[in-house]
Amino acid sequence: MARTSGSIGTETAERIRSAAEQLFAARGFAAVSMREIAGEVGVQAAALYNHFSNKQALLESLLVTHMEELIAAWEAEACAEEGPERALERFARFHIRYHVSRSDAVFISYMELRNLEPENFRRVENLRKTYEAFVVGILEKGLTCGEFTLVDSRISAMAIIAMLTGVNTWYRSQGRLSLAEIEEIYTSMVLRSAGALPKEASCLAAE
Amino acid sequence: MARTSGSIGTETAERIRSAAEQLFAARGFAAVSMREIAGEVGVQAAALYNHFSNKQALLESLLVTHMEELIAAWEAEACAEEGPERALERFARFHIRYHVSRSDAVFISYMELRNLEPENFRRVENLRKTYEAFVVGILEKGLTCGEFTLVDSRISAMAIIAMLTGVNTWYRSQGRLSLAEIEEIYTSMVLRSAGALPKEASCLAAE
DNA sequence: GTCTATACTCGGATAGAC
DNA sequence: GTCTATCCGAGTATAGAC
Repeated sequence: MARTSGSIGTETAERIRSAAEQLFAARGFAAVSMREIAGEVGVQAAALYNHFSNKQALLESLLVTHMEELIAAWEAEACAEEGPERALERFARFHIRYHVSRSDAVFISYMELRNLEPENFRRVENLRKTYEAFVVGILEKGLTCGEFTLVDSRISAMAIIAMLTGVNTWYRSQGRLSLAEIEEIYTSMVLRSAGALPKEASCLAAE
Repeated sequence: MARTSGSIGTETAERIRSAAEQLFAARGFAAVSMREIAGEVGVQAAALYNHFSNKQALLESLLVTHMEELIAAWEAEACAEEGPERALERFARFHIRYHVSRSDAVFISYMELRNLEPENFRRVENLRKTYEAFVVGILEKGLTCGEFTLVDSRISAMAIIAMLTGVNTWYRSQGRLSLAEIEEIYTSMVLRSAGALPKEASCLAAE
């Protein structure tokens, strides 16, 4: 996804990004050295600088790309004609599935925000707000047409996203419950928290 | 609160803990140096080692004490005779208020878990499980007596805690809404997500 | 585009005087 | 209990050969 800050090789750059993503997620940006990343890729530390101008640019690349891909993925999945309740259900399922499948990138995006230099931080924050606005939009539509009962759509959007993202902190694929079951539980909790009619849980069985 | 790992002075130790808490919260455990902490306290770096055996022990002290105090605070606030719905409401309000008031410690407790050595990690994890068990207990009581509608009390407990803790990521005391208003919104969302009867929102106006 | 070699800075932690 | 001085390892990043 470009953003390689002055370089050419896309092949090696991708391997660097992938190694950095894993290492940053496991031990944190500050605790991981360029030497370590290079070692994982199989090159010398100096070679990384052919692909990313410095460690900060590497982090920025990971966070920006993650947010751009997340937004693009939802835009591809969203369905404009859908009613708010179905839309919120679709979002909840999407968010859980996407976040669980990209847990390293998600983790970094929450944990390493503070290690971004101001300009990079603003860029990522704007992308995050774009994503949050999707939920706000759904909730407001639901408020207008009376399907939801909410005091404040922005607060509720944050609350719902926090709840859904929380799955990542404990989900393990070997766990007690399948992802489908977890999706089901969270979807019903999200819909109820938004004040959607509980009886509408019938349509949950659709997907 | 003890845990000073071989030292005496409680006065200086507390100032070290306080400085470390602020710095770790602002920039992360790995990115903060012992010299920096010492500078904030107004002593030389070597003096820190009279109070904490090393940097790891300092982090452990912060996380363990935070969890112990959190648990003690809830135990002091919980009310055994209360019904599940009122208990869940009380918990939601408590959790938000406590977490907002101790945001640095809360932030560190989530962000720096991975920087704990295995034994310290286990100790903190056990305390965290103890806290989560409070919510599981409330939910199960509510399930038994039919006040709540849930598929899985453990998952729902995690979801509720994640939602509530999320307040810390965006709350600012100068913000658009007062803490009381935020508390109100979250309480109603939590109760609804647990399947409590929406009409019972009447009792929310009590506090 | 990658290598080796290195400049330069800063980290945690300890020794021993006071 | 705090200080000064210091050890030693590790960090990012660059220079220049190939």
